Amino acid sequence: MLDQKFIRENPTSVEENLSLRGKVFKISHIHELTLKKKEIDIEISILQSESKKLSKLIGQIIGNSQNINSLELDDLKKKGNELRIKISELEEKQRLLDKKVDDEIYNLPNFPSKDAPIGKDENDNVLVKTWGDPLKIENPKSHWEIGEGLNLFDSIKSTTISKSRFITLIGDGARLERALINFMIDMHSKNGYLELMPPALVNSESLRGSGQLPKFSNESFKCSNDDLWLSPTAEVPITGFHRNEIIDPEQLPIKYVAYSPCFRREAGSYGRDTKGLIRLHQFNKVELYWFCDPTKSLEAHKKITSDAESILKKLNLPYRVVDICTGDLGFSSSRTFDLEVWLPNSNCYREISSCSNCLDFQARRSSIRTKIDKKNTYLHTLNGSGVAIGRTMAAILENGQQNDGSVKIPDALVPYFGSNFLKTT
RNA sequence: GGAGAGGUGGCUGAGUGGUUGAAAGCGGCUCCCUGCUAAGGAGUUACAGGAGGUAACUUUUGUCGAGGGUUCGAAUCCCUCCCUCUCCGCCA
Repeated sequence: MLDQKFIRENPTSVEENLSLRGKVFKISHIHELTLKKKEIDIEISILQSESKKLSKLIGQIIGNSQNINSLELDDLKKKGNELRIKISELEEKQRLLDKKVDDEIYNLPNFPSKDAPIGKDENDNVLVKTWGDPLKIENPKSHWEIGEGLNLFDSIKSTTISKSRFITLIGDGARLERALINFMIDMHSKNGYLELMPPALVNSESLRGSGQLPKFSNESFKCSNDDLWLSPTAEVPITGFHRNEIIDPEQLPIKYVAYSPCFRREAGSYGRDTKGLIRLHQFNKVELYWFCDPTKSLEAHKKITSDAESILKKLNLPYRVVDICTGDLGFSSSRTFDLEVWLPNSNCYREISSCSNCLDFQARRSSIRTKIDKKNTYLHTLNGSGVAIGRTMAAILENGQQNDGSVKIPDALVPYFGSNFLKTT
């Protein structure tokens, strides 16, 4: 969420900044609303002060004098009653205004960073670096051919259980999934991250706090009987973990690693990636998250990205890093580096991690602050996949495929998985 | 799910309509005493927001689980919700 005071004072620069996202943002009406709101706030505060003094006076009169002049008292009470009515009328106005402002302001995305490349869509994203050599072989098999062939998962039966875009992992497939989760969490834990295993169901306030609501209610599954949603990413519960807190600056940065299942409706992506492990309604992810001093989030962003990269390096999976352009940035992010892993069958790099600096955008929505020079200040939040498990499995299957139909397991994973190859049994 | 009890400042805990943002104790901070430590003494100490000031600060509002209501005035009375605890039921 953007700062209301900033909107009040700099309406044109707000519009200019947001327009870098490639859409026109008109905020003049929000600007007016916030000004009006301010006026009413001040007015209410003055009347409340009067009313408070009056009540004290009445209390004093009743307490001190034996012979109460009831006429005078009634007069004061009447005056108080009038004040009360005036105040409650203004408060009603204030409530309406608040709601209007909130409706608008919660739908505004974060400002893109000045450092983010300016562009319209993903075609304008900027390559930062590549790591490893993309595997080039004759007729590489897709990971779903390999996976279904080795009986690692079954998509047809999963449709029977649920619907399309769900997967059931079987035998070594399930074991590989667990191995990947453990491997990643262990690595990040050694790197100073504290492990969390958060709830998979989150309430509306948590989704609002991290930016998924109100705008993207279509993209999450909702439980119809409760104010609970299936969490689309661990970013949501982790942000919620510190909602309404003022965190001691000595504790910063707080770094969490969390494994969680993630649930997404994937509305609007009909027909895309219908096969395999790339785009599922339910997938596993290990997430990295920082709560950090607002003056240090730029460095933190580099660090969280390289922490995510270290997983792909250890697994020896070729990848590249892409600087997301202003038009392609996520709602809450001011700057994002995507990690994209090489998939030989698709003959392209696919997103496997997204590392974002949200600055104080989520912190303001969630009211998470720290003390700077004794003043309460919103801190900065950063998140990054470290990394998506299903897509990692896809990458291992495609990059590790051998001529004999087996798949080589990356060395670093062998202690977790228990053998060097996936083979038909 | 049923029945009951409860939610007050950093903590413990008083407070059932009035000058109460809240007694007392613990803790914290400052000073005094003391060679040091312990003990003792004096004072001080909630939080959040707004406005003004470069600032020390001044001023104002809100806050006793949350939100409504009654009242000139609510921690205190009424309603709704949330949470915690105990017992019963159910359950991994």
